Amino acid sequence: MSINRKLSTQFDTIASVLEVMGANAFKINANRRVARIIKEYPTDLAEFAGDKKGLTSIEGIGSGSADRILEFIDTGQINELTQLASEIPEGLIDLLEVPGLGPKTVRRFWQEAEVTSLDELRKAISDGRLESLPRFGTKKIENISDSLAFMEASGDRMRLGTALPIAESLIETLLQVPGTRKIEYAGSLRRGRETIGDIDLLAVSDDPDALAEAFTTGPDVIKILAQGKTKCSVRLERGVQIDLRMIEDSAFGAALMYFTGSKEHNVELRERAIKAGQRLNEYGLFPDDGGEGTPQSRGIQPVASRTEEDIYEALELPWQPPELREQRDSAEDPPPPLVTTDAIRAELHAHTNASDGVMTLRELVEQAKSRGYHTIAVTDHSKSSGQANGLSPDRLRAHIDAIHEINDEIKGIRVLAGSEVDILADGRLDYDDELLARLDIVVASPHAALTQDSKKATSRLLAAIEHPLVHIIGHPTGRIINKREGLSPDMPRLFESAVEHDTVMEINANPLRLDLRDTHVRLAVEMGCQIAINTDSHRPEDFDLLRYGILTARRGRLGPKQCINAWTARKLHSWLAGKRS
DNA sequence: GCCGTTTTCGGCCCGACTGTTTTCAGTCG
Repeated sequence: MSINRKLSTQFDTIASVLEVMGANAFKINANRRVARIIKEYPTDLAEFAGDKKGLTSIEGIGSGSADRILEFIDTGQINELTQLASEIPEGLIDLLEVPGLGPKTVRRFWQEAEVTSLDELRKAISDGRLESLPRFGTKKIENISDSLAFMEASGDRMRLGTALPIAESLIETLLQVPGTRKIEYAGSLRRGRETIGDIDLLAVSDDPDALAEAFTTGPDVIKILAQGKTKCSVRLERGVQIDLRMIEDSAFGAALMYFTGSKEHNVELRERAIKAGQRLNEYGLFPDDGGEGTPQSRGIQPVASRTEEDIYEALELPWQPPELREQRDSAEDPPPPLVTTDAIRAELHAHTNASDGVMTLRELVEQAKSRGYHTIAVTDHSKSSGQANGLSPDRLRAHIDAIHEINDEIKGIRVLAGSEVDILADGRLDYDDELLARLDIVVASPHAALTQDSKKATSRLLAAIEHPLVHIIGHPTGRIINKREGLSPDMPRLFESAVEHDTVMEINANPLRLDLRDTHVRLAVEMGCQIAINTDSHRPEDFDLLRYGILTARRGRLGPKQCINAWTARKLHSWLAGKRS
């Protein structure tokens, strides 16, 4: 396994410690940058052992960082970090994770209120210790308290985008174990929820003992929580819990259904079975003979058990896609047609290295073309997103020319000149109308002022939706899962206005965002709003994030007709142009 | 800490927002 992730964390921690200690901001930034470069570096940095020159040839990594990377490759640690870490209490770094708490505040908490951990912070809030600090009013303390509650509420579930690759990689490894016939993931992961509590795997194997052995002795396992004949449970690094259940192939469908849930969906199905004089459990759907004990233990043959489809059919119900097996969905409703990754033919929100992407314009277009798309929109950041190297009006004009040129040059795909233009706090857009009118597509997104109240957020977003030159509202709430709540506008009002003004709402497929979220999508779909599913790609591999957006869309019952990325080129281009006439 | 070259030091993004203040400090992107 690559050392990049661990190494990246080390540099991030160095930056955090320096931050709390009040070091030079540029030095802190440089360390953060190195951390990011390492995290995103495509190959294992361990390959640079002894090659300082190679390391420093990477932009952003200088002599000092190269030395520390080499030290880490050699010894597995960075001495400077060990030294730095001894200067401050360990728990302070956690405090930096609290939204709204920065290094200055954390330092003051430490030195003036003896707060050195999240627990201490909670105590300090309740015993009023913080109120005696200058410049700390009730509002501020209340905000911190809310942030803490938010962290606690969402902190122990991992994001879909973390869980799914872990599950897939583990399945791939375990399928190599001799005797293993199949493994699938179930649970909330299969339902595509935005966060996952633990990962459930179901396996069929001719040699369950060997599979269990391989599972519990995997390289990332830090604790075995359970190890039995049919179920093993382990904890991996980073607090991930994984359950492996070994079952008979003949009962695979029943087990998959049972462990996919949701609990509410299972209850509904079981009640239905009872009414029909049957019993449903994880081993199958059985005729209920009124006898004691489980039907399978008494040798009763199931009516259905091998596949999910068999069981739904036996219950006289339509098969339900896992994404729709939530409390708010009825098992009796035939599922609507749902959008699929294969249906997506256009990416309408992507960045190049003109702003904060890593792809050149050409690389972006080629990447989109290789995915079989008929359209790619180039939507770099606007000027107010200074952090993201947003384009000044002059740079945007030149960028538009470059995009038109490449559109003429590269055949087989339409390249749209666009912008991801900031929706400023008061609802104004970041470029004037004359410039916006020159663009083929305008994605308007909120990036700053993401804590403003609901009323302001609503009028802010309404202003963008109603703007005649805006096509799509990008990541409408600006939330970051487990990290930032984002805006809470009046969604029904937004969707109503979006329908009226023919403006499209985005599902940002980045698993950190998934914004709109599933519940919003469902509402938007019901209200007749058109939806875009965009990856917001900054790197070539970001195009693969599409599947998270698709899962979210499907949970919101979005079909291909209402998803503009699934439209034909003719229909899409005609709609885009229509907003300009 | 990194970079660039008008090169071995000086510059590195900075405006918007919030909560607190009464002119500003801290956080965020």
